[in-house]
Amino acid sequence: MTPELRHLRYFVAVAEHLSFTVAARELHIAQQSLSQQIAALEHALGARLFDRDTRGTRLTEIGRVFLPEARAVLDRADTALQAARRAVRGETGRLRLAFLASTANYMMPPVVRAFRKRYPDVELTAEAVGIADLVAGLREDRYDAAFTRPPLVDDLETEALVSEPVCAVLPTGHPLAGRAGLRLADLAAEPWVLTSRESWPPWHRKYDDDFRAAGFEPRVAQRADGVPSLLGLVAAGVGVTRLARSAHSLRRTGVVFVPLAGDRAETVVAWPATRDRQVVRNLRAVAAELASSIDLTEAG
Amino acid sequence: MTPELRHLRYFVAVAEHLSFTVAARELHIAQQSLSQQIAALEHALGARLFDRDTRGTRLTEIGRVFLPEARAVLDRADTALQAARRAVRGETGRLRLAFLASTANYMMPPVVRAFRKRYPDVELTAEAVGIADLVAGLREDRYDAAFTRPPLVDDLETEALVSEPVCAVLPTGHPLAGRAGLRLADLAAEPWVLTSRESWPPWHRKYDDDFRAAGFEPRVAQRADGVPSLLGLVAAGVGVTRLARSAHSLRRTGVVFVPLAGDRAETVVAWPATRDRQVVRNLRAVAAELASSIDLTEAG
DNA sequence: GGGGGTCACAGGCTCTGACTGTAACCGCCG
DNA sequence: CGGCGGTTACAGTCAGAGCCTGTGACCCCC
Repeated sequence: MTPELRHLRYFVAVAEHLSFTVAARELHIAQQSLSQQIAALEHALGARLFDRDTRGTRLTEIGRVFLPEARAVLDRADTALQAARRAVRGETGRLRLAFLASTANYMMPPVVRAFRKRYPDVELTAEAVGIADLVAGLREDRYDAAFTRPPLVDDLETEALVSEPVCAVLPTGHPLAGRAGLRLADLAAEPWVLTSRESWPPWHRKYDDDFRAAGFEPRVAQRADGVPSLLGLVAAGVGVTRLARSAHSLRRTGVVFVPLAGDRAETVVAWPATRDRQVVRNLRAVAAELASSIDLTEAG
Repeated sequence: MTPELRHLRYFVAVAEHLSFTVAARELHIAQQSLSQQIAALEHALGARLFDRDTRGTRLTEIGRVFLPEARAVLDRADTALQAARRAVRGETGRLRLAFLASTANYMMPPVVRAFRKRYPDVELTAEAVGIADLVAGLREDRYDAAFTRPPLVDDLETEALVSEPVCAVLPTGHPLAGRAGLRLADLAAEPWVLTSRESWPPWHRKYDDDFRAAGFEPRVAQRADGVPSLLGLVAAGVGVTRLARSAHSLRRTGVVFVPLAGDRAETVVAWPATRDRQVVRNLRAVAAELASSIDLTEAG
């Protein structure tokens, strides 16, 4: 018989109480069973661990040698089980996050701060990336989750976190800049600056649908990728564009944000559909709680 | 079910081979049993440790977290069992030795050296003491074993190691100093120096028997405890005495050792009869081997 | 389509780890 | 000195665990 953890537990209990009867009660087994288990352990070790008689129970010299050893084994086993269980609960391990550049300004700080506070032992990395890198990274297991805007692709799961108004972005002094609100159709005659079609086709398919529904096809004066570039072009008077309201924190001068009626933009958390990881579920919970308690889009 | 070491052993085996079939063969159990045991462990942990299909077996993330932990637990358990087994074999622990002062000069160096070489991890202490301290120390669990001369007392076990001639110790120039050998009766007319009767009554009972058998009662000129004192008094011409031959190494001048016919002194190892300890048995074996391979009494 | 290999399910068997009952021993008290 | 209380160990029993064998499900290859 090779000693098992159970034997060590029984041994330590007897050693601590110096009584089979009391130890058995603590262990919730019959005293006779405990006596047998200790006898088996002694047989396996080839030595008595206790001297016992009707007056009491005492550790032998070998028993005194073995007691700290047994405790150390039990402690180590406990540590191992805890490590596994913490990993199961997503409390340890790593989490590699990507933030779409246009969401990073308002999402990264509060999400990273809140997650680190809640799960201090998870190794978290976060980076702002373009949409193509973001999607490729999720698919190629370089990122575990990402904060981004839909639509994405079918093999990524998403969960909406935040919804915010979409605004027409006009150069300062534009005739429509003073309006409290606009409709997309109001901008039919304007020159437009938009991202390149190749930057993320699913978005452009949606843009096409939106413009069609508004009854016009935008005259694209110039294309540029990245929100800061678009804002710069608008400020320069090259054209108008359409962005989520939170983008207003990326440029302070030369542009005016006017809400577009009925148009809202979502920020979502995305993750690969094929990998179900607790640490990602934990992230989603933290992000959802965050989103429900403060207006993340105002925090940028 | 709380995981046992068996489960960890099974898990590590599968993780190392990435095959239930191969691991089962190594563990000498059926593959189906191994599959069940791993399933039980996964249930206990609440997570899959392996992804497996007909193409092969791979560790999951949780499995990767748990593998080094499981190995550490098994290693710690191994260390604990080894520690216990080494203690059982008397390879660790402590050994407190006493040497009767008159045997220390020739017994202590070789015995201590040999024992430490054979059992480097036993904490050995050794001290030269008088007979009363030696016996009291054995009885009061201050010494584990001792090297001494008989007779002792009934509650101490002894084992003879060495036998050597007993010699008449005469002052240089004594008329009998040139003899090759003497009988005790030859010294009937001499003044004697002996140890005090209280120093160790069992010895003096033996001395009384010896003198009676030789047909005289010694005229004790002076009593002193300790072999060096007796040698000094003999050298001073106060009287003669009788000592084991090995005592000759304790004083170089002023005394002559002449063998006494038919008289021999034993050196024994002694230990308490009530405590049977492997480390003491090991000591006895080392001492007996030493005694059989060299003349310890000449080594002084 | 058949063969080979892997892991999991199903059913069965042996033995273990628990149970209860009680024996053996010791100390204490009347 | 006998009875009582308390402790540990022995004895007999039983449910379930850990192993077994047989085989299913699935995949890959020829």
